[in-house]
Amino acid sequence: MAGRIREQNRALILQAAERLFADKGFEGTTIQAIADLAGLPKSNVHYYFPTKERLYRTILEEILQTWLAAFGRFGEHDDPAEALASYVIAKVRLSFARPHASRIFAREMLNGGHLISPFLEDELRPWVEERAAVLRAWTRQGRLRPVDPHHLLFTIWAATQTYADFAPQIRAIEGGDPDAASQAAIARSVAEIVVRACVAQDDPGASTSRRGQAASAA
Amino acid sequence: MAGRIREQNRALILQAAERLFADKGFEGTTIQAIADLAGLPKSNVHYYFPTKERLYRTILEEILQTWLAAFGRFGEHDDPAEALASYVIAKVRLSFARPHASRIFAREMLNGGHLISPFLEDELRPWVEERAAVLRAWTRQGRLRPVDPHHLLFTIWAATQTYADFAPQIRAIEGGDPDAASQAAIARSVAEIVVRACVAQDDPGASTSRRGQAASAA
DNA sequence: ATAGAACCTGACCACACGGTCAAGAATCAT
DNA sequence: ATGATTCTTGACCGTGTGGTCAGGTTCTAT
Repeated sequence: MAGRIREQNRALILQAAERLFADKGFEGTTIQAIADLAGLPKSNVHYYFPTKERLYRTILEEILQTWLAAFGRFGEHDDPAEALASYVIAKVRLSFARPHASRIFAREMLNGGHLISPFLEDELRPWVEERAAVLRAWTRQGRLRPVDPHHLLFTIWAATQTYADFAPQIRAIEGGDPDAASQAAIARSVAEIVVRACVAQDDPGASTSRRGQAASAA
Repeated sequence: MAGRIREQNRALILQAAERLFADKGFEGTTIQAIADLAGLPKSNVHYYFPTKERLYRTILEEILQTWLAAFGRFGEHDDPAEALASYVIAKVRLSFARPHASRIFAREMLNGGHLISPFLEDELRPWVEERAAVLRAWTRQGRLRPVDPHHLLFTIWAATQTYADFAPQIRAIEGGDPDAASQAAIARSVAEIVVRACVAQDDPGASTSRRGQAASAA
């Protein structure tokens, strides 16, 4: 059973640290607090992660991997409405499923993005260029309204992540945290806004009835 | 000329502190760093602002006032497309004009919103309810598609603030910081997305013209 | 059973931080 | 001019932090 204790304690620490880093940021989080939340003495945290920075970077790496996996890879021959809607819905789901991860990512951006700029350059940017090409192709085919692809993607990212990053704002307006049903409704609602914003009304290649399910919201 | 030195040094400190709080957060910013950036000795900072928290709160108060002023107050009898477009454009402008303020606000949200929850409850929420009523009225009049007003507003806020809060992401994708012309284009582009998303097309059922619906930018 | 590896942890350290203070310099009111 | 007020600042302090370490305990392979 080599490494079982190791794995378990590492997981415990990572879990506690992710939450605290998300809640209070890197500087606002103390090793002591992580240790307390994980139910371990402080020295034990240092046994598994020699420095606070190493611990933080470990968490950040994992988050970037998750982000990348959720990007989705819609192509030129997909149906625009369907592809965009499912992308938006996947992103909203991720926001609700891993709010801590989203907020750590957001903090990294606010801090200037120095730690993630390799990720942005090497992973995100190529992905964006590929997707932008798809969007432009759709527009050429008359299936998408002429919209700046970059700004559309920025808007989608922003609109979906806001439910994790700005949760207190949502809570104050909606009067509480959304339950599972509300989360699904939110996903549909945002997807609908995006689709309506840019998918051509008389899309020649797609069945318009498929969009009909994204109906009104309460 | 009583208080001239006072006002000048206070302004110097506030300016330096706003930038550092935006860049590194409350915990990540030291009084020493603020003093250095302001060109004053540390003790002098404490002379004008007894504690770090007081300094921070002073800055936060001002930011909330600015936010509130920029909210805009469109009403039931305004033109939906024009009202929404000009609101979006004003918000994008504010993001570019005061990126530090936007990021401090964003950090406050990420931190759980404890310091601003009175603002959210007493100022933001009533504003949202009024605006939601206007949006619903527009929908009843057939001038707006049926869209959840809350989610529409969340999307607008998120889409506009992302240009300040996630600047490194924009920089990585666009290949640099947007100049004045790009900023205007961004404002128009986002406004267009929003307007298209929710403003009713002239005649439902008839073939819609795919072009020429660009929002009127101020 | 036993050697060795992996794991645990209380005590400790250097240091940077927010904040204090008292003594001096500049400014102001009269 | 002069006393009062405001402003300036270097030296200092208590505290909390990230990180170290040595000595101990538990596990594992043979």
